Amino acid sequence: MAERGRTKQATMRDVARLAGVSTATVSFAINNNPRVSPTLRARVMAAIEQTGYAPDAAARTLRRGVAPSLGLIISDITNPNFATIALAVERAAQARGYGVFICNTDEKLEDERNYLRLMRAQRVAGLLLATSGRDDAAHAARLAAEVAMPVVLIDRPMSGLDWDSVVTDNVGAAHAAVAHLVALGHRRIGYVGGLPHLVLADQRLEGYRRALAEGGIAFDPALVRQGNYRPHEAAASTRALLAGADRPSAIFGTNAITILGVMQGIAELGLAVPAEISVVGVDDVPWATVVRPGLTTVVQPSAEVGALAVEMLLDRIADPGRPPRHEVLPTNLVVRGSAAPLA
Amino acid sequence: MAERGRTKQATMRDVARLAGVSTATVSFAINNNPRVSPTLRARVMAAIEQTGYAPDAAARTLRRGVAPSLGLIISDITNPNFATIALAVERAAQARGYGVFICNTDEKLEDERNYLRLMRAQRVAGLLLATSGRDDAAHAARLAAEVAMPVVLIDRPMSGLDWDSVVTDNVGAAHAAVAHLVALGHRRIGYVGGLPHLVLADQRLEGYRRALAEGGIAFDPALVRQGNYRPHEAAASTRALLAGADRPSAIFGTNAITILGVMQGIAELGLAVPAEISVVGVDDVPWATVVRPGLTTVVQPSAEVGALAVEMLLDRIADPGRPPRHEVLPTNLVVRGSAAPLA
DNA sequence: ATGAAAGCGCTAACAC
DNA sequence: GTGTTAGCGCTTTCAT
Repeated sequence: MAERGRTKQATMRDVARLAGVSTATVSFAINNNPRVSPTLRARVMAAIEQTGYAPDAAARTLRRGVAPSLGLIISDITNPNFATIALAVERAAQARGYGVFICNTDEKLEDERNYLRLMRAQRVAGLLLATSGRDDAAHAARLAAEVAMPVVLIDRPMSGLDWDSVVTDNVGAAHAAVAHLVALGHRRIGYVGGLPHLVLADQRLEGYRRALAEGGIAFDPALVRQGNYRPHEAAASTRALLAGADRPSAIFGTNAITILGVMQGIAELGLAVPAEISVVGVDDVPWATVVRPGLTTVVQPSAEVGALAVEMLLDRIADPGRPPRHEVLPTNLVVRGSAAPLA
Repeated sequence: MAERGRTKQATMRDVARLAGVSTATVSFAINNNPRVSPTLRARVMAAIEQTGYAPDAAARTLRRGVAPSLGLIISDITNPNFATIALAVERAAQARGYGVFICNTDEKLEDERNYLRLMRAQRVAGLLLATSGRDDAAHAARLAAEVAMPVVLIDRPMSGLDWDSVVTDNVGAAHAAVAHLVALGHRRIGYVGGLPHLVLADQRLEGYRRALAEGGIAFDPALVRQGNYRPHEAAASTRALLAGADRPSAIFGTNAITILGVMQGIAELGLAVPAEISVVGVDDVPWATVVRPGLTTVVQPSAEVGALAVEMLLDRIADPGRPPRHEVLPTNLVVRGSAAPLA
């Protein structure tokens, strides 16, 4: 019974013929041009209804030079932070008539470059970009050359590029987490972070150092571990930190992936949280309330990042000359109990 | 310094002019048509390199009638099962030169319908669809009418539609989980499920009943709770199940979202797992190894579902007349300790 | 207030 | 082996 192939679509000419008007009139009617009289418009709309006509996006794109779609370039959609951003992006775009191409670079610069090319070929109206490149002049220059269209940087800032950006307050997030631990009396606080070459990493480390300094605690590089976005590696880092002689009494894990690894590492060692080790994480990890006591985390406003970024991108598309905006959204410390006063 | 607007792209005519050939030759060269000599092809390629030319997808789509892109229609990308599917889909599609439009329906049939329209307008080459509709004739008929292009059903089967499909063995998954509990001596086993109108739900309930029957245990409807895909509701169901007089000694949570709610509900009641209540879940939830003891789950091959679905969709696109394939991928019980022998 | 027609960039049938 | 050209479906200028 079911059709499995492609059904031929009605075109504007079919509609025009049926309504007894020209294709120009159909076009103007569709695009709400006031030049068509209400009577005619009604006739056109009826014909559209009857034929099941839907405008061909390709033809429209060819004519207008730009497609009704946006590109979302991230490293990995299974990262909950990116998934939440993606959901918000897609819903906001959909509401404004745009489709969203999703691109997972897996942190590979070459993949990112390929996607930029692909998005250019697709004539997408604009790009939401969480770049995997390091924050240096060379990468900035290459990006500027390769992007060549409206773009909003999301989640991961690039200091050398004066483009619109929407990021969370990374310094503030790390500061809040670590200050919380310091206030509880902790003085040796381990830091388990993600990819060290991202600005984001510098910023979170900066927040960590600042909170330590405010507590009169000397920075000890031996307590800092950074690595890739794999729980396994974060677990290994955690075990290493906790195996040392002068082991930390608390650990800060700087994102959803690393905090997962941190908790796994602690579980493997059989240590009790928070009795033997206090923990603070980042991100609204779904399982925060499943572990007992609940995981204290600094929550990023991922959905807001996505929604705001779409707004800003559409503004940029509408007016390429407007001055760039840089939005830094605040984070929120949610205290649940995985960090306790130092005994 | 940075360009914020759109840079004009080189067209095929620019390339042709520079190479001193016709646009036809450029086109044939690009599409690897053997009629262009190696020498000429090299000249064309050089010109392409020099101009930075990239084919305009819109023009190509208009001409060919179909875009180099696929639509992925799911309910919610933040569901880890869908996120993993989406990642695999996107990577597989990208490798074959296709972009992927991501569509989150939030389980709303109207949104699903709008997306079908949008995908049709975009002239996507095909669709990967996890429909939110119930498995009845009315929905099947409507889908058949609205889709009108190559499609592969993923994750959620529809019995009335003889389309290609890739799903996991839902009966087997539930059976494995519950049989595991029965083997441990449990006889009152709670069932906390998701959306009851999906075939998927029927199948998992079927697996549950079958495992009970094999253990000689009567089915008790009072032990079955189904609801939406929200952890909060699953937590409430769990508390209700455990508040009853003849409370279950074990609970089966049928997906990543509900098992999260189940664990939250248990945490709220302060019950010890598995000493006071045994638990088995579904899906490769990242936090399975964080809770102690680890969460025993039936793991779905989500990435395989996504990758295989892309393969099948491209096969379908290449040959619309081929007989439909129905793939049911096996699941895998991973025993970690959240289910223990009944004391 | 409406229609005719050019042209967006590409493909492929046809001509040489 | 290579060039010429019509036309995919739409938007929009220009003419009426």
